[in-house]
Amino acid sequence: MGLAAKHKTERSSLMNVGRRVDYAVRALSYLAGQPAGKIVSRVDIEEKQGIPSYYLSKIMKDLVAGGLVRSHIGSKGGFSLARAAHSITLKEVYETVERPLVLMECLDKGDRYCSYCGVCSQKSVWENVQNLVADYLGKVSIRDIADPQGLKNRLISLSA
Amino acid sequence: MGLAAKHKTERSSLMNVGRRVDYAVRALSYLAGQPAGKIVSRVDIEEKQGIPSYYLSKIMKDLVAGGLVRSHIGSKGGFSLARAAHSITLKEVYETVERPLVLMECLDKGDRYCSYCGVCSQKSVWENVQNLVADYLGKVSIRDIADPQGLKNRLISLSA
DNA sequence: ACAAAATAGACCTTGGGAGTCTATATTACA
DNA sequence: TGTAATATAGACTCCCAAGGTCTATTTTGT
Repeated sequence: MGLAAKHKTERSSLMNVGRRVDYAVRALSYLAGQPAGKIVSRVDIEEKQGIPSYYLSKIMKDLVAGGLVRSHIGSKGGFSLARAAHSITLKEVYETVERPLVLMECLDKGDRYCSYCGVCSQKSVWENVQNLVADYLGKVSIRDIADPQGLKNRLISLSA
Repeated sequence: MGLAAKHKTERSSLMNVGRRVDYAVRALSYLAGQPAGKIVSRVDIEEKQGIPSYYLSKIMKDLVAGGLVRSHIGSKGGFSLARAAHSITLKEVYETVERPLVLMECLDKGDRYCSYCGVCSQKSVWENVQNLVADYLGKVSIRDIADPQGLKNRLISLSA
């Protein structure tokens, strides 16, 4: 057990957006708020955005692999957006960091998943919900929620 | 280990609607398809709707407690809708059988859950998504997806 | 050379989702 | 009156994904 501040883990449940997405969005909003080309380290993001230390390493890896973020190894290294902030949608972030946005397995796998798929009366309902969500998230970009200062600083400014 | 057919359990994940809801909807659609006042046993529903045996006991308990379903104990007992099918919405079903429809804890608990709530730039996004979903599910009723025959029979008729 | 980074991946913990089964109370009906 | 068929209540298991922590290695700027 090291020195890092332990984070109380609150479990998420069905039909919930998980922490990975939350943290990914926080990281990206922070990057989106920086001057173009500015490189920010993982530790910096974690501190400014109140993310448990180390946790971002896994998330940033996904974001890099997904082409949303560029990484810079070595001293003075860190991360920067790989694309214009307005072109990165929350749907993309979600799917990069979590998985395809699917509300029920059957919507994805059809009757390979559930044999009643063809006669299911509720399938279209969840399909519609899924489309609503996907469409909306596809229209919100990281630029829309850019956060130059980071949550911590903004909280401080607020109480001043 | 008894004689009951074991069900392969597929795990559900974040932003997924769980089995409880699926099964609850199946049960209710079946009840909604019956002649008014008809009483149907748990076992019958499970069989007709392809639900793992016994599993409905827990779900029906919730539906009864929530006032969506009336139960009838004893021989020839079973379940029937407690209200008109058109008045039972999927939102209600979801919340009766699972929990309040909340996409992120902070939307419910505010800064008791996350201290950055007041300065969070993404909060409103999830709030909007949540409202979209809730509004839509609040407009779909069990009558809309009533299933008099049950999935199993409909599958059979189809292949005939 | 040295320090500061990302990268990769191991590792732990926990609780909830899913499923199964049993003991008890209740009721219809022969 | 007795018996079978029910719901009710709740115990119990299994398992894994979500969340979190840490370390060894590689890369690079100064």
